[in-house]
Amino acid sequence: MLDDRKAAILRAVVEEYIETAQPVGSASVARAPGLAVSPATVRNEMGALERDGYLAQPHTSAGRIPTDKGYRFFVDSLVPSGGRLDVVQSQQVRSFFAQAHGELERMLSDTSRFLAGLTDYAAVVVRDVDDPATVRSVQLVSLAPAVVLVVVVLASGAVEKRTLDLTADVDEVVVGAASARLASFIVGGRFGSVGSVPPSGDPAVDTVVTAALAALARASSDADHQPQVFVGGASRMATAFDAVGTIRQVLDFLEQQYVLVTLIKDVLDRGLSVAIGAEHGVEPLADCSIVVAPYEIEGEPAGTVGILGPTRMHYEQTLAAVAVVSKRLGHALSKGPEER
Amino acid sequence: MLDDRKAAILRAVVEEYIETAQPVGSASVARAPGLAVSPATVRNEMGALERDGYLAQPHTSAGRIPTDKGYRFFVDSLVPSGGRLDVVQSQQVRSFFAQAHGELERMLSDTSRFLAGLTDYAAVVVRDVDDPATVRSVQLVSLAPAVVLVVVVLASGAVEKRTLDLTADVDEVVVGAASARLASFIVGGRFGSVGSVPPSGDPAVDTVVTAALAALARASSDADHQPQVFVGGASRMATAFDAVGTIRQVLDFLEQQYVLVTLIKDVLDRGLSVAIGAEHGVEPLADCSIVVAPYEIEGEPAGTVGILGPTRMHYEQTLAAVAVVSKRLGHALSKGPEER
DNA sequence: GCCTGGCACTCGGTATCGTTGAGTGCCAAG
DNA sequence: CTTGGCACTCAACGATACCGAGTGCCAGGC
Repeated sequence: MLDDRKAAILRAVVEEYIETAQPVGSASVARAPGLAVSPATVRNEMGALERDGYLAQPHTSAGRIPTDKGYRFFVDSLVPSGGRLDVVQSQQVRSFFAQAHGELERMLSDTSRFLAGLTDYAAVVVRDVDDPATVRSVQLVSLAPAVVLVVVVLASGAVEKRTLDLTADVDEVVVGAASARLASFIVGGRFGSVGSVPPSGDPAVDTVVTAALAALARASSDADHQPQVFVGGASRMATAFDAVGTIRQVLDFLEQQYVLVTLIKDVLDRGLSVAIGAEHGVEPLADCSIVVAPYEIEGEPAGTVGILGPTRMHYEQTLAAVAVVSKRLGHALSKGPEER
Repeated sequence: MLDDRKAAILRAVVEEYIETAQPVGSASVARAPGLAVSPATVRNEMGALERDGYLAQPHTSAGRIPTDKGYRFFVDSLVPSGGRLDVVQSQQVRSFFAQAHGELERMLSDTSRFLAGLTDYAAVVVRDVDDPATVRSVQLVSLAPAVVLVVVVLASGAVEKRTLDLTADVDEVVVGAASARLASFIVGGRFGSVGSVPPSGDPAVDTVVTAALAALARASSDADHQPQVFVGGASRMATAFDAVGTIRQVLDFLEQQYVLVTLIKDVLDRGLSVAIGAEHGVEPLADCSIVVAPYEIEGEPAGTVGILGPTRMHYEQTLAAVAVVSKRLGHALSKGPEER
């Protein structure tokens, strides 16, 4: 598609532009190691690359800037295995996961912050909750005369709770009975497809059980049950762009968790690990690229780790960082959160 | 301290500056209703106000800008009852709380977003967790042969969980026994001062109980047990300031939850509901003011609602909004989250 | 035939320099 | 004490010129 020299030139332009954020001229490209040609030759080639849509020129008397297509070629030509992290970074990763601890949510949140620090872009960690996990425990706890809390523990260690407002006061004994009855029919089943519980004979108990079942059904329905999203280092977007408008748009986007998750899912569904600029049709993110990688707990897909940065991001390092972190995160979560 | 006319002039300057973000000249102040004086008189007064530190002049041939002290006077002279929200806003509040539902955390997070939208500044909702609440339930759930989850339900409806990694596999029966034993000694006590459990005689059970107690102790210690913070509308800071550097600093600050909470606590401890500019010695927030109000659940302090905006913020409306929302939030949470 | 040095040309960025006008401080008269 | 008048200041704005990085093209050379 591109001969070697064109590829090398494109590569040089991309690398320098990522570094300097300035349009790249033929002279500095010609200076690139491995290219033993004159600026004039480079100019010709750059003209061709522009005609083919890999480069663009902000104005006549300026150097070239990579287009999305240019970045795409650059990214695709990186060794698929991904670059390796440099020593400092892999040390950071090691020490973060060595001392990381805490419950799932805490861990994910910490990871998003860590990853943001590692890459210097905004990081996103998503926890999928279309969790078909087995229910390990159901318990009803009465909080007030007519208020009961349903607590469900899933095999993944996730805890879901839902408050139940009953119309009439309920005795603790009844709650206990309902709790036991619920447990005996629900535990071991799948969350998301809670079955039914046959009448026990005691109408008071049955009322509570029914209410709890309804709450659980609601809890596992999509409306209430959105993926959890942890965003770290959003402030870094303020450094990545200099147009306040862009910053605002991007931050805004990061706060719309639903859209954010949709975007990430989209990218993954297309089998990509990087989406560049306009590739992900999200208009306010036209100057952004995202890098994503799913992570697995105990071999099961459990969520996604991602980075949002400017199109001119350090793809090689970012790809490596995201890959490593998603893998390590999966491991860390597989072995029980408290362990190292 | 300030005679009526000076106060009126100061007030006019503050209001106009908040509106326009432009230095205010004597002419437009003189045009203010209620001030039947000429610009020349206003100039004299403004000179005095500047000498007294209420106003500042960016440069000789420009109008005046309020100083922190100026804002402070302005804020303090607002009717302490706080302005009322305008019709549209109070309608928004009503409808938000009418349809708001979900669990505590969800509710707080939604509230922070809502408040941000209402005021158009960044909103912070803090949930205090130095929760001396009574333990309503303790339960151990085994997740894997050597992994047990401790789930604690507090009277507030809060659920705390902690993973336990045991050195050896434990039978489900033992876990059940430990769970029951733990419950019988802990339930009804205060979280944060978990008592001890006398040996049961069964060493296997006791091992698990001890581990669980340790985890609980750790869980209620400060290290692991920080207030939860929900920040909404951070992107709005990008509109409030135009220096990218400032935006970055402020966003950065909003991500440092610990510092953020400390600041808010600080302001409350000083008995303030507003901290203006440099008043809260946080340097990167020199151009910011914060407005805070605690909220109560069932008459007990449960957290804080706050707004972070530019020093030139709409104090009257913001104060009213924060006050109303904190009150309504408390109510909503007192009556059981599912209720309206 | 492709590469390259030379060269004219383009055009954004920066610096210089008036000009403008909003706003001030001061003063003298009401 | 207030106010109109007035000289003064100075940021903001626009015009102008200049600079130089970078280009496209061409003609000569390997």
